[in-house]
Amino acid sequence: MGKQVTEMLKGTLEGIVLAILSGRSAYGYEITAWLRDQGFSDIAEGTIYALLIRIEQRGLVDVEKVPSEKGPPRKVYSLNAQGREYLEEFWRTWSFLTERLEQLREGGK
Amino acid sequence: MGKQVTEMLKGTLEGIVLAILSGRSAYGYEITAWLRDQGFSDIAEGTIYALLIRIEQRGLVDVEKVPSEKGPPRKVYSLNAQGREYLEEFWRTWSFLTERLEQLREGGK
DNA sequence: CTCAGCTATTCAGTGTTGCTAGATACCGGT
DNA sequence: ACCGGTATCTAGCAACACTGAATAGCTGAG
Repeated sequence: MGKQVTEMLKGTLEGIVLAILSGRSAYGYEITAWLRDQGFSDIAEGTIYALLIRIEQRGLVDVEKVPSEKGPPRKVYSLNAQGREYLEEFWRTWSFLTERLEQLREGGK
Repeated sequence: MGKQVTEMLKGTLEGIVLAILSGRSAYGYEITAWLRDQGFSDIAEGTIYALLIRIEQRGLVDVEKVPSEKGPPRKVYSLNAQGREYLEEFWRTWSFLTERLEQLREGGK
């Protein structure tokens, strides 16, 4: 996809990853692969890792190092209480945005 | 509102403004006031002007200087053919994003 | 044994975007 | 003359996703 999606992902990608982690724990490589599967064809490898470090430093996730049979150890992330709170706020903000845009879409055509 | 909305607006604010202009021509001050009215309480004055200049330079809008009775002349922007095309692509990208997020929201709870 | 290929993470540098904060300018009323 | 409302512009800043490369562990082919 193009530049449009890249810019739109700013702010939402974080929510997307948190939402994924709210269902189950996961590690970077896994998340990236899943996103590509879902059609986010051009999400860069590095982007997810940087994002994970960011949300870790903000205390939204807990981390556990787990050895892998197929390569270097995995850093498995799981959403903690603060993360869940933040995710809820994310959904509220997202709802606000979608409502406004839905109105615009209908009004404009 | 907070930082969340600020980051989420990146990429979408442009689409929002284009969507507004698809309904009627408008100038910066007017657009800012309208957005504040719609609940985007903290969209900065300068942000809209910078955005308008950007989309003008990309050739998505036409501009006309119109004298005002109440102050300096207005720069009235209107969406052109290229802008409409770009707006449609924006809606497609937006739909893609909302679908993925809707899935995540349902799956996660 | 070595090398390619998959798994898995990290990092420096870049571009785009919205915000902050202030300047500039035109006009009417006090 | 001054202030407030209208209207636009600008420089500097912070956050975020992308690029491109490096590092590291494991397995199977040659």
